[in-house]
Amino acid sequence: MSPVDYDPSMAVSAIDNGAFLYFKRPANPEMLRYLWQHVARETMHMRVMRERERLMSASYITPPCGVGFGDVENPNNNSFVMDNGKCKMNDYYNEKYVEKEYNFDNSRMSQGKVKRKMCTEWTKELHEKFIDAINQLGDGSIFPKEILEKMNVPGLTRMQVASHLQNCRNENWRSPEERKSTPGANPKSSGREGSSRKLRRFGSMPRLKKEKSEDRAYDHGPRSEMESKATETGMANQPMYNSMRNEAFHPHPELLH
DNA sequence: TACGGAATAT
DNA sequence: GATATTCCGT
Repeated sequence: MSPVDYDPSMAVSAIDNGAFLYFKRPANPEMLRYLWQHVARETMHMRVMRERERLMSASYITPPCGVGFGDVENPNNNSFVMDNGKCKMNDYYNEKYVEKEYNFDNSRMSQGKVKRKMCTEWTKELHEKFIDAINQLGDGSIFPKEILEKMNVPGLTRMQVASHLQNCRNENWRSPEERKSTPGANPKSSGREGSSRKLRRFGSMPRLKKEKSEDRAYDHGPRSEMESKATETGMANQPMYNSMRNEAFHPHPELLH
């Protein structure tokens, strides 16, 4: 605000509309010190609130500030400690707007906002845990819930395991180290299996939805009578069915990272 | 209702 | 591109 257009009524109006401070230029040092104190205090407050939210969300993901992770409720549960966990700033601060929770008074504070869960980074160590779990499970139990239980990682969710399992089955996952060394490489097109039919790893349930004809890389051709029957009777949901149906059900060491 | 998996969103 | 979320099936 320059000395010429300084207007007391405008100052009142500005404060009413949420301004923290209204002052005449040039600003004196006292005023500036006051301003900076306010900024510092607000910043600290925001940090505290964010940290509180982070703990409330019971996620074990390490925030950008680099605090380690552990089981909040059981500090001694250090069965697995992610030493390299991190997430992107965008993810940490990302907020998703939820329309149905939009509130009547239209103020910013009351708009329903839901945080998208912070991204888990599947480090080599975490992935090893995942693979270990799968190897322990063996016949008939390679499902996200079982894997999650075997992994015993505080804060990790079944959804996250399911998502990772999906990527691993489709060979869409590379460790962060690998990604770093060959940033452009496509995990799907990396040599080994060549033109031969790919094996699906860790078993799979029969595909239930109609699929496009060109996208049958993992399929075993048209659904057999056995498969249709299995789906009808619910047998398809029984883990054992997978080993009957899928030759790649047992994870082969060669297929593992 | 809880879960799995594919598809889709972020 | 990696991961979370949604959708739809059992």
